[in-house]
Amino acid sequence: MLTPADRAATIFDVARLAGVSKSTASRVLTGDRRVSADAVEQVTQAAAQLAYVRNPAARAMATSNGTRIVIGVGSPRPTLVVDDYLSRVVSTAARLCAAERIGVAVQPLSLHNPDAVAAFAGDPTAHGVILVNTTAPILGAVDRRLAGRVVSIGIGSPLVPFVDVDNYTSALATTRHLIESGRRRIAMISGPRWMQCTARLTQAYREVMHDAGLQTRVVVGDFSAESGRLAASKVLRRWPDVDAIFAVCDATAIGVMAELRSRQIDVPGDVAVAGFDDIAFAQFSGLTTATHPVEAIAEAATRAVLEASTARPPDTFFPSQLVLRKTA
Amino acid sequence: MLTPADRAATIFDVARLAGVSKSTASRVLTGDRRVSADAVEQVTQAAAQLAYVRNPAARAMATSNGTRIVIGVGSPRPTLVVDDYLSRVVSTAARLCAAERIGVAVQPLSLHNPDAVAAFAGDPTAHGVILVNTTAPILGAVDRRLAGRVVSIGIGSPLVPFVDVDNYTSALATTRHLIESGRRRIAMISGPRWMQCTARLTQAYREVMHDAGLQTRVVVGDFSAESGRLAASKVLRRWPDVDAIFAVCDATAIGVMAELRSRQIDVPGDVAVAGFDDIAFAQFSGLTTATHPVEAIAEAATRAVLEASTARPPDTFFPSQLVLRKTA
DNA sequence: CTGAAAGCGCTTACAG
DNA sequence: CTGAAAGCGCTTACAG
Repeated sequence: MLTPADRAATIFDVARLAGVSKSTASRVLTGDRRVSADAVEQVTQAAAQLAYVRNPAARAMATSNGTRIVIGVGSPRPTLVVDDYLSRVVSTAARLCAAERIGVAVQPLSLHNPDAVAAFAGDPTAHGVILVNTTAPILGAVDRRLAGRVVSIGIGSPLVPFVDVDNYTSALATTRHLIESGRRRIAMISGPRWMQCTARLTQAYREVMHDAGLQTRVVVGDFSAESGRLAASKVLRRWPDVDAIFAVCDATAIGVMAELRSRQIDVPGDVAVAGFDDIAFAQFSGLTTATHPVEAIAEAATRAVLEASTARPPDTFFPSQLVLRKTA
Repeated sequence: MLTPADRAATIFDVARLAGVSKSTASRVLTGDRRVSADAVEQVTQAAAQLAYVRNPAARAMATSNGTRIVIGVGSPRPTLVVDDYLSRVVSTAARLCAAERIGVAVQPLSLHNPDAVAAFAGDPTAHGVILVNTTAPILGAVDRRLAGRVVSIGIGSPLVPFVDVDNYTSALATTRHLIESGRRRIAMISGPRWMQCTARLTQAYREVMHDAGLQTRVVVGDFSAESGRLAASKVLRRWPDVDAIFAVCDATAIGVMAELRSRQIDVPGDVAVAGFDDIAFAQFSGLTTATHPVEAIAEAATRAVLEASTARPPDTFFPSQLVLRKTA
């Protein structure tokens, strides 16, 4: 037994077993190329034999580069509301970080006071940053020392690469589908105005409607089911002849359906309903929607930050597929 | 300016401003009582003035006590399935850890090979451990060096305190409610056999049924909506005269309702349906269920681990309230 | 009650 | 290409 069973192997154990110095072992382990092939061989083998895993706290100390990935969440209120979407992002990141012995923390980011973002840069405990629901002011406050270890789920900037779902295309497809299936008085329930994707989705809807010579009708929601109920009431009051409602989020669409049901309005007979996200319950509600590969997106963002390469990773849009079910 | 704006204050900065040594500053900051009232005063003020936050990586190095809270999840398969429930636990923990600059990681724990649990103890990068969906073998493998910084959501052990929802009581209440509202041929869809809460819930159901002189009918599910569909089919095949189905999870109950609907069986006219969890969509499905304060439970578990007191925190059951809606 | 010093496990200029 | 040494920011016996 080279190391006591109750103590994890350190780089010193690896170096000794490999017959090299700590420095050389470290170089091999960090991927430094100024090492002999022989050293690489020995150290790699020793590390495997001892099931060596780097201690990220020690590494953080040496590099002034922390042990946490901070998920900074743009939020209009100071207290963070963790919704289903964010939960999926966070737990995907936490799952991927486990192997690296790195942790994940979640922090709200005020939309109007981007100081908190600036602070990330000087925070020696942050290994990297994933921005969610971000805005231009927040992006503008990102310190350039964060370059290579910051990524955004949503909009990016010259400094911050992004990964997102291509919901612009799916919004085009959904709106077209509604028109092609005979709907003409189609309302959209959008997300909050401050969210960057709201403009993009509303834009897609407007384009298709204008091309078809149809009138646009937009009501603002907040992605919650409750806001779907409210928005549906508002739509019915303003445009009683509405024959389709496109909500940019399944939860909202489910609220819409609950409201329509309570008024004995038949779906899709009287009013068609479409959502976005394809959450588990969309299937059980027969909801027509479009896919949102949240886990894949979160995984891409996490890997980009974990790898922290100096080369800027490419901006990526994940495709979203229209899923036709019963409601539209 | 005592510290450059671009560098976070260290304990050295605090000590200097307070006019004491690093040692004394550290003692004040760690709550060591062998310090003068004067020192406490000075250091506390200096720390506040500099907005000092401890660097957990450095602390981890010094104490051999990590920077991550590991959420160990009992799992029959090696790849971890992160469901909604687990996501809520993880993101609650990640939110609470942010202030302490600590991160959260998620790791699957094999039910049959508890070595991974034992490894936690020797892992100098784990600040503490939260066990989820745990089993007796896993609990048995918890090293005593983890005492005071391990907690279980679910069953506990002499070494591991627990926090859980009192679903035994709510299962009694749900079953009684079904009987009181005239149902007699009540089936239960339970969770997987290996889950500790399954026995507890089945037990509650059996007790009430026996007391009422009624026959019990149990089918095993896995908490998913899909398993609800399957289980409903099975129930209808084995007991075509069933007049109520109690699923121990809302997602499963929603699957049950989808299956009943597809067979034109009226809910609650022909068959009453009850769930458990009170998830957001339960409300929009009119589902009768019982509350499950997941965030409160996760918060209690996280705080217990974060505080890492040597005194064992009390075992806690959070109450679950019956919520009567339309389906039962 | 207090401070100087050692040490936690790494990385990385520096000198060879 | 390699090793000895310094240093990252803390905590904690140790000696006073």
